[in-house]
Amino acid sequence: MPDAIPAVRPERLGKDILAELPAYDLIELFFFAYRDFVSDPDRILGEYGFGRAHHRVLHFVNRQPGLTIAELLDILRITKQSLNRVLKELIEKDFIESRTGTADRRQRLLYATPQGSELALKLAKLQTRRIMRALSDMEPEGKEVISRYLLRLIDPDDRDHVERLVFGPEKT
Amino acid sequence: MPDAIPAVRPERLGKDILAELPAYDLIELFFFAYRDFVSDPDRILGEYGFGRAHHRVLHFVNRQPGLTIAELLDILRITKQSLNRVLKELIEKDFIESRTGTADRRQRLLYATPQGSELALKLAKLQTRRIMRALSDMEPEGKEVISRYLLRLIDPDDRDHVERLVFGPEKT
DNA sequence: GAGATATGTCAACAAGGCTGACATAAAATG
DNA sequence: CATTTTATGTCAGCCTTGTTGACATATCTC
Repeated sequence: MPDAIPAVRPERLGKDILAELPAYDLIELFFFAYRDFVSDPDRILGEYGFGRAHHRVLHFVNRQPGLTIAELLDILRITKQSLNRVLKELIEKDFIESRTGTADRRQRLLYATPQGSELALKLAKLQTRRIMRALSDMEPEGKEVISRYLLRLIDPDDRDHVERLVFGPEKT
Repeated sequence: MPDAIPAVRPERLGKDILAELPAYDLIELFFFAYRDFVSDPDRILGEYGFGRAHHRVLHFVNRQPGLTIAELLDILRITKQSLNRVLKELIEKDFIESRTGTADRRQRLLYATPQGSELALKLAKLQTRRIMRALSDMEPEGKEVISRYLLRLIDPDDRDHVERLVFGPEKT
């Protein structure tokens, strides 16, 4: 089988040249795509008196029931004061519940309430629609290529952390 | 040649099911990837007393010499008041030059100064490094897959506009 | 019991969005 | 040519979401 012969990877040859020419196309496409991607939930969030910061918090809490404050801070990379402002509102409006930790009673374990879970799902589906629409008409391996690429855009130090977070702990 | 037989596209079969399950993986990877992607230039921008808003303005002006205010507003999707705040600073610090239009003297045509062009290039190269690093070790058609996907994430109404903007007017 | 850790909170500030109102110059139009 | 429309600028104030610094409390660890 010809597959046994390793293919020559062209990126080794052109790397230096390519590194000098800015990848304007991808830079700009990434900007426009993200702009539209995050704008979808805005209208709905507005109805609840929430903003994008609330969305991010609700999303990750819903995805990881029992998330602690420290873990959430690590994901969002904001200060605890910034987090607390939006988190407080989400708790007051009964979208997130904060329980005292059992093993470590200093910790606060965060859970989405039924109402919070519902909103999180609604917003996720909205974004999923755009994601899947863009994926349709692509090769079957398209999704795998995209997610591998996005993962490799992340800082190498964080990559493992994000991978566990997104795909689950897998083999522990 | 077997290629003449059109392949059955699996997305037609699974579409309804997939549409119901949120694509949490891509949603989250997109969030983390963009977070790191825009953070690269931050340190350099800080040295000049600029922020991300300045970066976006400088980038597009540098890419499209002679860009008008209206076109820039259309790209950035912000109000003219917001734009003017950062644009004024970029002009005062001599990174962007504003010339009165020739055909239409009401317009302001924006140009990056040599200093502005240099900064824009520096920032673009920084982001290009990340983009290309993530692209290395990928299939040769990887870049094409990515850019096609990002383009399809954009609102359909804007897609042609963005395409012209990113890849040039092509056949006019 | 002492120190470290997880969280909460107050106060002030900055960046970068927004709205509304109004001004000016130049083009377009009847 | 008078009127209206368009492109831009500007003032004033507000909101969201980020920041720093300081300090408080409860709980865990040693």
